[in-house]
Amino acid sequence: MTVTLSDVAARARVSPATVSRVLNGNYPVAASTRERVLRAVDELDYVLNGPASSLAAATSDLVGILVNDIADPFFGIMAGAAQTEIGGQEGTGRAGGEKLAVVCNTNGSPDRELTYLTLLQRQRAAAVVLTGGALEDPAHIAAMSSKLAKLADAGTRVVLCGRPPLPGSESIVAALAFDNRGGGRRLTEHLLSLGHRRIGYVAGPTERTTTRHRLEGHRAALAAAGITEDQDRLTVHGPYARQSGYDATLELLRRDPALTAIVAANDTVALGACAALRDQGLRIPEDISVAGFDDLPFSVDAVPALTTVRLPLYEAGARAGRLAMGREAAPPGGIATIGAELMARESTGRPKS
Amino acid sequence: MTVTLSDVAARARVSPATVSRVLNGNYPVAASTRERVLRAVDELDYVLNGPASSLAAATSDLVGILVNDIADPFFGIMAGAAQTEIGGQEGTGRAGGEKLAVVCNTNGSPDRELTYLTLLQRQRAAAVVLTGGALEDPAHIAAMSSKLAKLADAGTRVVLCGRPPLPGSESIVAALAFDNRGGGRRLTEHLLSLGHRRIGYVAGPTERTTTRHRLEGHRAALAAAGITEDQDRLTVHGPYARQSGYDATLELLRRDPALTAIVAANDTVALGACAALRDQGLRIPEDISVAGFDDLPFSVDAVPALTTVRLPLYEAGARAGRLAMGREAAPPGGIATIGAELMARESTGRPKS
DNA sequence: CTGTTAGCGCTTTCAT
DNA sequence: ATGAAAGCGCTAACAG
Repeated sequence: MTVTLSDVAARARVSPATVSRVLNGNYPVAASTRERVLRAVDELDYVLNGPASSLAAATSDLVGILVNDIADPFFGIMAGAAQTEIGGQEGTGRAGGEKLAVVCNTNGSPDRELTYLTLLQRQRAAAVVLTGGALEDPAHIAAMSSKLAKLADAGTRVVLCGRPPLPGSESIVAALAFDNRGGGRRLTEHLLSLGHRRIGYVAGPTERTTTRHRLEGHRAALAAAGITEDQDRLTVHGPYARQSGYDATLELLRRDPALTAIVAANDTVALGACAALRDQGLRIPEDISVAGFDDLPFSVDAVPALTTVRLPLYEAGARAGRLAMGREAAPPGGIATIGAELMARESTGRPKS
Repeated sequence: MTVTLSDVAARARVSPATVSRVLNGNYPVAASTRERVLRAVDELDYVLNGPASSLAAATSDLVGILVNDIADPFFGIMAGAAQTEIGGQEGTGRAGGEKLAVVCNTNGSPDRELTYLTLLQRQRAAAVVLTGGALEDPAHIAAMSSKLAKLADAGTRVVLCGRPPLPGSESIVAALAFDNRGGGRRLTEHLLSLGHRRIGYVAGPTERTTTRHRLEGHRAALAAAGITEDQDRLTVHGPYARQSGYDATLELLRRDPALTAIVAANDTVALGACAALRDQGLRIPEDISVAGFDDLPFSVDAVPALTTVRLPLYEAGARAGRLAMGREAAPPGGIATIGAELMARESTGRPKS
């Protein structure tokens, strides 16, 4: 029933090998022959059998992009950029040589992360891009390292985007890490320079690299200003979600009603924090300042516009895509740190004297 | 170098056929044998060769989910729900029988939509879920219909989510369509009941079903209230993006400075509209009302909270996932319309007398 | 530049 | 309940 390569070959009066060659375009073929083959392909409406060719060639054109939360633009922007860079090349309707860039949503679950990796390994994926912060649980780190090593051994190119390199895993192509620590530090320095001294911190989930680095930057800035006591009491952890920002803010206010500023783990959490403060009748920034992280598109439209730290998500995703395709040289040592820029806007101001 | 099925068979002292049977769990195998095989699999750290098994079995465990814009939570929420429903089943680390649910970002490009479909067809995908509004260009509709018919013929289950059924394509499993027309109508009725008569409309891109249906609902409500003139002048089209909302709002104000309300194609566009109005020194809703569509998570946190139309994105995505897996019966006629609920909040109010 | 010939690793009748 | 054997449709040497 279904058309195969030899059907095309028969119709074009050539051998199957020749058809394969024109389809893969990786071998010299006479123009007239190629012409004839292409015509036969169109006439027969032939579609290559992916599994068969992957089996024979021992590689596939699948590229996986793993994200922690596909409903979060933080990941959507990176994944979209990577996908455009990987799959958005030409425009031939016939789809030749195209990579199939796909995104897989782990939902922040370490198990699903591993499962997806196995599934991609099973498909003999050409490359894998891991985005976003990693879990710091030792057992999971070990499992990931070994899994990534196996993928690399099997010829899959592994790229990390927005995630620090794993210890021991030297098999990866490259790691693009965001300067979360530096960004966090500059953000809190901004608050300190405005005169704030009692700052609440709504942190992300524990055991995540992103969470830890941002918090470390925050604490470093405080320590440099001689503020060290009570910091654990002024920190509340929670998921990277709006509701978490709302609840944590209420809790922080309960712990210290004299807070003059709240720093959130990311912009989404900051929005929840703002909502909680408004519900408490507090004005931003007159009564209390708020800051986020990431500079997602909606942050500039928040009221008041959110002070935050900009991460070049699109650029990072695109670069990760090129690295995955081997279309760009890996940075020295395989590791690049991507800068984070402070965006001071209206949600932060001087504390009430 | 790489471990194959027969390596496992040898180690477990059974035939390759038996190993295949325990791995696929679709055939009776003695408990003790299965035990032995599984142990060998673990000891050898064996990973099934996907292409090989897909070739032999003529089906793969790949399920594709197509979205127009992966950075937009509208799609992220639906895709995430579908993916969870499809791939998030068990938790066995060994990954048996698991489907690989992946999302593909078309970027709103009809060409890429078709290309992705071809790529999935090539992989012999088990199912395909198409989300979001469709392009209404006749040539593209024809190409899509024929492509989907071919996919269905090849055994791929096709499900539409948030998109009306294509004419002629009866091969699909099911279509879940949002009641964009009804939602649009109720939203404008709400504005009319508040007393608005001069309403600007920032529409989505032309030739998209979503755009057309929402606009039709809007116009229907106006017509029912006897307001018919000038409507084309009070409508501006643009992409589903924040910037488009900003620019279109300025343009509408230019065309009719006496506007008392602006309805946006979706929440993201509405946010852009709000920004433009604020920049013009207009207060919302005292000077002018604004409404969106979709009720994305950030809409309730906007200031003022956005009046909009809620679409049950998560539920729809999850249902599409179940339909794609054949785990839920298709609705009668293969088509289900999903309700849209008006969420009246603070961004709309009575017009200035 | 093109044809021939072996497999790639798995699933699946068909036997037993 | 298990084994033997025949492909699935394609690519990749190797010849020519």
